[in-house]
Amino acid sequence: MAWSEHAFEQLTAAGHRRGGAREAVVELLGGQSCALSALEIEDALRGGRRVGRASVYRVLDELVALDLISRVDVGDGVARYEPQRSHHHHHLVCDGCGRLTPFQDDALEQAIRRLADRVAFAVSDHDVTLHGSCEHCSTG
Amino acid sequence: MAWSEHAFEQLTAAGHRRGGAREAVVELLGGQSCALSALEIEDALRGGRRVGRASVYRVLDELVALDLISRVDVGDGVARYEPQRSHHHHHLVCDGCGRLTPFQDDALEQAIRRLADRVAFAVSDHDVTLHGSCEHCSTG
DNA sequence: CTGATTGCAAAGTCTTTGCATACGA
DNA sequence: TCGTATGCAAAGACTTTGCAATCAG
Repeated sequence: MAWSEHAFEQLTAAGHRRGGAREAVVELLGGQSCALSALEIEDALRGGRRVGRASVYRVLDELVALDLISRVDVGDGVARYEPQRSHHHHHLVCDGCGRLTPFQDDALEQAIRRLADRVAFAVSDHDVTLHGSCEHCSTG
Repeated sequence: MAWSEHAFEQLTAAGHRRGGAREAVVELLGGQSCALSALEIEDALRGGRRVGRASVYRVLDELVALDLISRVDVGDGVARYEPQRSHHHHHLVCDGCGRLTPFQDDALEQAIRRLADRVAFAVSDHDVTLHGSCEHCSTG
């Protein structure tokens, strides 16, 4: 099942109606492969159904609360959000141009899983961010 | 050698003078074991040599540029900074109370080192954040 | 002496809140 | 119909910038 379908179900189950802003944001996120900031979402929706900034933030909050998206913070002071899927990824951040590149690594996930079992802490989620220079910025 | 000594040397080498604000911030950071936000630093310095908010941010910028501290972003919208030491740590963040707990894990570091060698990207730094509930917040 | 450094206050971003209107069920 | 959802504008939180006074070398 597509992520956005699942999201709508969960939203309904949580007692939320399917208003225009909610629908637009969920559908946009469902079509993304990497993280978007609230402002990027607002911009992306400028063409279609125009959604107010406050609504974008409100919808994102609901989705985070229902664990349907996760918030990613790569250190540039902007919060980004992406659908929570089974095989999740992490991010390479180019400190030169700011671009995000997703990656997956099973060894890393395993190390984190083991670590999570060992700490006195109920771990529910994790983030890994690698900083550096992308090919383009290293050369230039 | 203590981190703060090293930091002062690097700052001097980079052509910076040893002004009051710079000195106060570096010494405070040198005595910390975990990350502090700019506002926490300003507060901590309220007792001794009072340092302006802008100066705190400016000093932090310089230290980040010289790679003497690293910026940590755990997803609450506040930037935190901590001395860059040889055996660095990462953070557990309690989403309930917001408290940070440092941890170290060699298997994790190794997985990241291997990954860094594999990607088309010059990796210079990395961050790992585990989210969840601390013992206190899980019970309450 | 001379330019770097500092603090204050103002300006900027990103995010949240208040409130009246519009809309979904 | 009734309460949720929405958009706008105002308020907030954190960070950066402009500028005159101060300080280090």
